[in-house]
Amino acid sequence: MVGMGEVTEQRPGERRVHVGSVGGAGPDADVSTGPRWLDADERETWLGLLRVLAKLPPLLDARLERSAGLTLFEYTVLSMLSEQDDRALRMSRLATLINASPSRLSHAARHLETRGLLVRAPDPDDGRCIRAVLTREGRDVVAGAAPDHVAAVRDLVIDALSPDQLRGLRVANERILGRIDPDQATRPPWLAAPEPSR
Amino acid sequence: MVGMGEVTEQRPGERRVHVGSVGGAGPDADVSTGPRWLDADERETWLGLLRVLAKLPPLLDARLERSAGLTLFEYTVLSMLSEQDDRALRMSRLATLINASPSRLSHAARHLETRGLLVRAPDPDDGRCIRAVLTREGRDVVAGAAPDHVAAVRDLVIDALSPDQLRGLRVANERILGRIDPDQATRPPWLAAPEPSR
DNA sequence: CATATTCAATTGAAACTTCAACCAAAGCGC
DNA sequence: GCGCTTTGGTTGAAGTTTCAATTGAATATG
Repeated sequence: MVGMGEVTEQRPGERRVHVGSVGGAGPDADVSTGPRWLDADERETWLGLLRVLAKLPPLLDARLERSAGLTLFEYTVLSMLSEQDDRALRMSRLATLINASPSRLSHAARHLETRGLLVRAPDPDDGRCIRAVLTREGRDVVAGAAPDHVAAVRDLVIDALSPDQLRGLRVANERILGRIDPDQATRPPWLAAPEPSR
Repeated sequence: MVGMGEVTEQRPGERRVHVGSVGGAGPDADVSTGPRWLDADERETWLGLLRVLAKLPPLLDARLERSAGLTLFEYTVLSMLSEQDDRALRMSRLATLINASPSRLSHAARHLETRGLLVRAPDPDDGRCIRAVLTREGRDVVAGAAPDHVAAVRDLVIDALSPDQLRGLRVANERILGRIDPDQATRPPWLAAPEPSR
């Protein structure tokens, strides 16, 4: 899908352009401004990534919702809190850690708060900040959800790959992240990996 | 994020569970029913994939919207149509090709139709089906959007990887897809790859 | 032939996400 | 202290996506 564009040989009289499809601008492509289209391998790689992007999250979402009544996003919130020593995080920090917009997190937090899974309290150190704190119920819920979720991740991703393939995936993703998120703000410092990329 | 769960050694009196956090399940983990938690490498791999999943589509979306006034999803629809010899596809086929629900495609098609980028007509061969057909304007729009989009994909993904890394990503995604989408329904037959996986 | 089932596609409502506007507390210059 | 800007967070509205229900056509069944 998402044709990476190619131009099929554009014979003199034919004028077939096939936009999304393969061909670029014909034999005279990218003389100066022409973009470099994707070749067949690159295209397949890209389409594969798109397919994973499209299919994986909904699957995990559905499984979580069924087994624990939680969205993948909600689970992520609770899980991230549960990993903190004091089971609390400032909203802004939490948002960056889980790649969420402040707004999205705020809405979700309100929802989770009404369900009693977390509470929000002003931060004593900085009146602007608000600390989200996991409640006991929240801890129990995420603890109950975790095994099944981990099993799903293992089932769909980790165990599908050999150690080499796993490494390949990790390296590729790290390289990509270097492009799309150069400062790696989302990367929690408490796991600053030894730079295995490149 | 999304703690993969681990149980920190649960000493008799302490009862600290640390659901999402890293730690392995302590020495006594998964004796029988216990799930196999992710080790540090697996966890980093998984979190990396999640970060890519969270960041890449919005970036491409934003760039496309700015440069061409199209959503990534809309672009995908138009692009897929443009790759067909007759610039047309049945709605249901189109939906599976681009990993969309029929409903989502239907809403988007209505939108695109009002903008004059495609038209829908009943399929002569099967009265139940409807063919979406790219208009000339639609072709022009997607043709105009393609170069910049391809450049973005190249910039953020393809060119970030060495040939080996590219191959690694492709293989990993294909293996994962084998799990999450066993019958590969989304894979267009006109590109049945020679099974490079495994 | 009548009826039932399945399939293609649409529709409207509910849920979610994004976006822009907003408020309050901090920090800064004076 | 008094303005001004920045930062943290919330809110409501607008736009998307999903979900369940519906329509109509084709196919199967009696």
